[in-house]
Amino acid sequence: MAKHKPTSYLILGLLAHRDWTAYELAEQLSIGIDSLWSRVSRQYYNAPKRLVQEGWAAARQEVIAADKAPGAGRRMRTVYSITDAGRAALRDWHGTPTEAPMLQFEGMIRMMFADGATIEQFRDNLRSMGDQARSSRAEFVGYASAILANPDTIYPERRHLFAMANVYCVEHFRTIEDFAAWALDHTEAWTDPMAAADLAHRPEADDALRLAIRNGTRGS
Amino acid sequence: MAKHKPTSYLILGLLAHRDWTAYELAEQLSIGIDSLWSRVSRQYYNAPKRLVQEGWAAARQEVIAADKAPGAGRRMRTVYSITDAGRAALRDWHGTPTEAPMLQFEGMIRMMFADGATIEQFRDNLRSMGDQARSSRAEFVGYASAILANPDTIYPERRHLFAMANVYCVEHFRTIEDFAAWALDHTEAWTDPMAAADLAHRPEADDALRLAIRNGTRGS
DNA sequence: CTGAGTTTGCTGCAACTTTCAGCAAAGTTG
DNA sequence: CAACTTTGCTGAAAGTTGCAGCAAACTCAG
Repeated sequence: MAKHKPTSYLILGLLAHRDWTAYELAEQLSIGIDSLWSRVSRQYYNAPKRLVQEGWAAARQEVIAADKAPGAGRRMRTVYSITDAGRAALRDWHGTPTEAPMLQFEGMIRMMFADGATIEQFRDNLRSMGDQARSSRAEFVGYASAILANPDTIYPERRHLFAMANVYCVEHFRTIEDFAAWALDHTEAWTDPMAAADLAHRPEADDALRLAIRNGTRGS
Repeated sequence: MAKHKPTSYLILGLLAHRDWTAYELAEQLSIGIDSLWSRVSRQYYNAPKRLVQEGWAAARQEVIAADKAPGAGRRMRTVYSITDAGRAALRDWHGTPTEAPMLQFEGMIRMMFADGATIEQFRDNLRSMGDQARSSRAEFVGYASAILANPDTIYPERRHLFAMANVYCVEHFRTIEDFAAWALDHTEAWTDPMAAADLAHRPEADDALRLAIRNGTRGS
């Protein structure tokens, strides 16, 4: 059995609070948390099975809760619960070194390898970068308002921690928006992403580098 | 053959400029670009093979360049070059919709699921978040200085684009540093990440939520 | 000038993850 | 009560990761 990844601990973290069905786990993990640790939903069914193999969780088959059941003989579903070994694993995890955050930013790759793109495509890419970020930011503001308005949200005892993560997510998307706006402005005069032979000496390149150095050393 | 991912186009983007050996590709992709599109080095050997299968690149075996060779009979290596189909694929890519950026931030997950962590572990996590970000930021400032100082860096014709990506990377890591500093400060009075029964109504939770909303709606 | 370590340039393989189609039971709606 | 939607998953193929390992070339001390 290979070393466990954060997905495992994320699920253990949820199970530490209460039992969940596989479907509920898949649902929970694909909203909100998915901005900080995203996996496709298929994985949310694979991962708990590995926890069971490892002895960190137990699975049982159950019919849907009787209080919610209008008829008899409801279909079965899998319910997971954490074991003592699972709780120990979760504690151990907090003692191990953390991986550095990893970003996968296709838009930025497109920008860097804009050979063969038209200037319209180049600008569209920057615009859609900004738009995506704006709507993600709005989503997190929405979560924050909802949690603030209703103190008894789904994980009341983790509210203070989720609130902090929310602060980061808002800033993260804000940074992307600001970059996209700056980049559109900065490249306003360009007629082609790679046009002139002397592009290497475009003043904008040096301006950007100086900005990076200035911002990067500000306050340190 | 499944839909190609950015890794393929990233390699095509490099090949559009000149031929590369598999080893050189692996080297290039693992420095700098790796902050925006990270894959393990093994993948840098798998991916070009798929490009060849697809007809987007051609592979040939070559001995090391004669001008660099002190002796005869040097070992073979694989050299990739782009095909016309590859150039067309690269152009097509710029016309397709871009995926939203994806972040995988283990440190933030640890923060959210801090049940079972001690307050020291909780703070260490925030501190190492900040430290990692600080050193990554310094690395990008170093790149920027190097490119600024030496105008004939490895891709002179893409200098203006790399400079812009550098601006973003610096801001990204800065955002993480700022968050870590804020979070350490914000949680200064805590004695346990989950201690009191009334944590749900900790004033800090509401403060953070209001901050998220204020920051998230600022300027919009 | 030799042999011991280092760098170059990869490959093999097992485990994990993604992609995508699909299916059957329960619930909902016209 | 038939048709559609939602719930609650599974199968299978392909892509990715992580790690070990290997052989040719190079480099440097003795």
